[in-house]
Amino acid sequence: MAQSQLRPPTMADVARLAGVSHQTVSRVLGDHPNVRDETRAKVLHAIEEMGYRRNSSARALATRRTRTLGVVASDTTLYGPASTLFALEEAARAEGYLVSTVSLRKLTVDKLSEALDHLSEGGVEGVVAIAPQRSAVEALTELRHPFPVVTVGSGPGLGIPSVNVDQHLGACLATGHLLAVGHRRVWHLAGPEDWQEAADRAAGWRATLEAAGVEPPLTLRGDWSPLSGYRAGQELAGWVGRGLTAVFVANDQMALGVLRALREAGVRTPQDVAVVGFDDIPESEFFAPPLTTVRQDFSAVGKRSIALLLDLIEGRDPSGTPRIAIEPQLVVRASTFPYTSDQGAAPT
Amino acid sequence: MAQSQLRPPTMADVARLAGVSHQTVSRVLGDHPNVRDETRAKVLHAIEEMGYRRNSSARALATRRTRTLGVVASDTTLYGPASTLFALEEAARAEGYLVSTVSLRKLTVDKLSEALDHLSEGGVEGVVAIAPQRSAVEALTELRHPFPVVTVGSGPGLGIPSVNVDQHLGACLATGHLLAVGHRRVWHLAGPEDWQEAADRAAGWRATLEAAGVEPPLTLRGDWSPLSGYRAGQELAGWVGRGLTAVFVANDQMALGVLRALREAGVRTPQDVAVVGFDDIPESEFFAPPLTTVRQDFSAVGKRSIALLLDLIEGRDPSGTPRIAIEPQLVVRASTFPYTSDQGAAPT
DNA sequence: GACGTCATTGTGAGCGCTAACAATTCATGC
DNA sequence: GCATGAATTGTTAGCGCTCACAATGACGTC
Repeated sequence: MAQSQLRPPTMADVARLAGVSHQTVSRVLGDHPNVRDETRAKVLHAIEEMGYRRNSSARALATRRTRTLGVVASDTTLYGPASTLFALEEAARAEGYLVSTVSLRKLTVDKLSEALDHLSEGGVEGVVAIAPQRSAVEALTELRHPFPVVTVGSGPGLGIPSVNVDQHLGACLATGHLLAVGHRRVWHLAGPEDWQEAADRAAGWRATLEAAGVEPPLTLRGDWSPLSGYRAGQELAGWVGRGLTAVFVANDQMALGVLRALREAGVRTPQDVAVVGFDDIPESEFFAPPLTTVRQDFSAVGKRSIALLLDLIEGRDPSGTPRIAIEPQLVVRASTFPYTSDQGAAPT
Repeated sequence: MAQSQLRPPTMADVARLAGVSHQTVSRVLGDHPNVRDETRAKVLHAIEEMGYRRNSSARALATRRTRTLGVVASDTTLYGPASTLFALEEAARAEGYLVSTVSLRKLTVDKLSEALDHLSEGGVEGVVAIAPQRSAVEALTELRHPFPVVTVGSGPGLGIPSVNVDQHLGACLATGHLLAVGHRRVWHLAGPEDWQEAADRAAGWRATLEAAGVEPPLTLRGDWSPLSGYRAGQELAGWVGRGLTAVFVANDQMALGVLRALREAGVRTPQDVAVVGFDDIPESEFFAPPLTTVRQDFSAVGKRSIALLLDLIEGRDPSGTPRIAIEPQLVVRASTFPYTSDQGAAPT
């Protein structure tokens, strides 16, 4: 029970105490079938008594498996990346893997390269890159690394295995919904130019309008922040009465800014202008008014990404470049319906 | 340049190619001083040519250092934990350590214990536990683990090294501010009972009122979510006109719900009721109205935590149980001032 | 020219574990 | 009683690296 702190016990120590060979201890720990119950009990007892824990470095050296995966992420305080990160870790742990993370303030080629080096030094067997910015990810094709890499959120267009929520479809759902509830035209506040997801959402919006025979109005652009949404909202307010009745905003945080700007300009939502966001952050339901938006299944993204990465590590499925798409889901709330008498009712 | 994928090159392979011993390669990699420049160049060239990378497991085995730290966190999609996580990883990486994370959906004693086991299997040298719930953290004192642990956000009251933002002080700043701008009494919407930070904020609020000779009104309680804030806000609205003019809400997300409930009840903020939050999430500035709140320096928390943990790992400073407090900062916005004519101006 | 000193390089022994194989035990059938 | 084979256990040799120490060579000193 008590244990000298000088040096942690080794397998040999346990073996000596249990009166067996170190290999038998290894077998017990590895759940090997051919160990007599009596022997197993003796060993387990000795392990317990000494507080023995297997040395992971020695194990990794002998097996050539570290059972560690790496994740590179940026903007981890945003809801999307944070949710993805969480889902990845949970999925990896379920498979018995440890996850080492590198969080970048800003995703650039240099930083991404450094991050991969750092993870490589740490001996990861594979990496998931949450890399929504195009410029950085394109470099992934060039960068040398001794392990497979899966990208998340960088779109299916690159020569790298990837997992993505179908942003194009999400934008279609949002835009189509606005058309369906009676709007003639839908405006769009897009995300940063460099983000693949922003581009895909804009493309989906445009395609939906064109399919409906409507010419897309000019596109505004923000940087995902509420502030940029607020500024765009002020500009949008100027178009009210000149054909603007509905806006599809590329994320919920910008939608928050738009809502505030419209409110301050005396424009009512949804009576005068309907607004749809993207992401379904937990706060969306409590915006004024509660926001119609598009929900992404991050848990599915995490599971599929880890499964794909493990396939690549194990050398399974070497055919082509796998690309996985996850379907998003429209969540309808008050920002796209006229207010009725239940305006003051408790939120759902 | 080209490299057989069969087996990564070893130090011995590099040594052979460079015409030196493996030990010289090790010296070059370790920046040992006594290596001739010419030799160093030869070795570096060979390393480059073979695409050699040092095997971290073998290194860890020989040095008995994995250079990996663990972090246990929960609620990582919330702004506070996400920011802390980010700061920890950044600080650890600056010290040359890899960070392995375990994100829990809910922090219980069992899950915490499993998380520590998982990290232990991964060979971490120490762990930072972002553990704001009291019940779980108390168990940390009991749990056996072969490495030092530092807690963040669990308050200074436990027999474990800890780093905390001074929640009591933050609550004093918030409450004192409301008193200073003329409110006679301040109400409080507290966080979950089990959270140490919620308790500390409530205590700071209470102490400030008592120091001002005011009897604290009844305390409401929420669960950090906007929804719980909304419900509490509906209750608070009923007290308007009966002495309620100011509320200190224990976090920004609940404050968002309160603001909505008040608005829907026809109560104006801040003219009728002033509201202060806690956290300064990026959205607070865009609430209706922009929210006065208390900002926490997560970057400092991260740096101090890692520094403390490394001290413990290195066996420095074995005196007592270190406790580090970080000062928070009040951020004053429109939710605690009467609206003026600049109500429609662009936010700062 | 013998010797000490320093800088530079090489050698051997682990670090603690697993994998492959060898050895032992034990039950079974003839 | 003994061969046969399966179940169980032990032995040996690495995995790729760092550490401690030994060896080598260049240089200056007396």
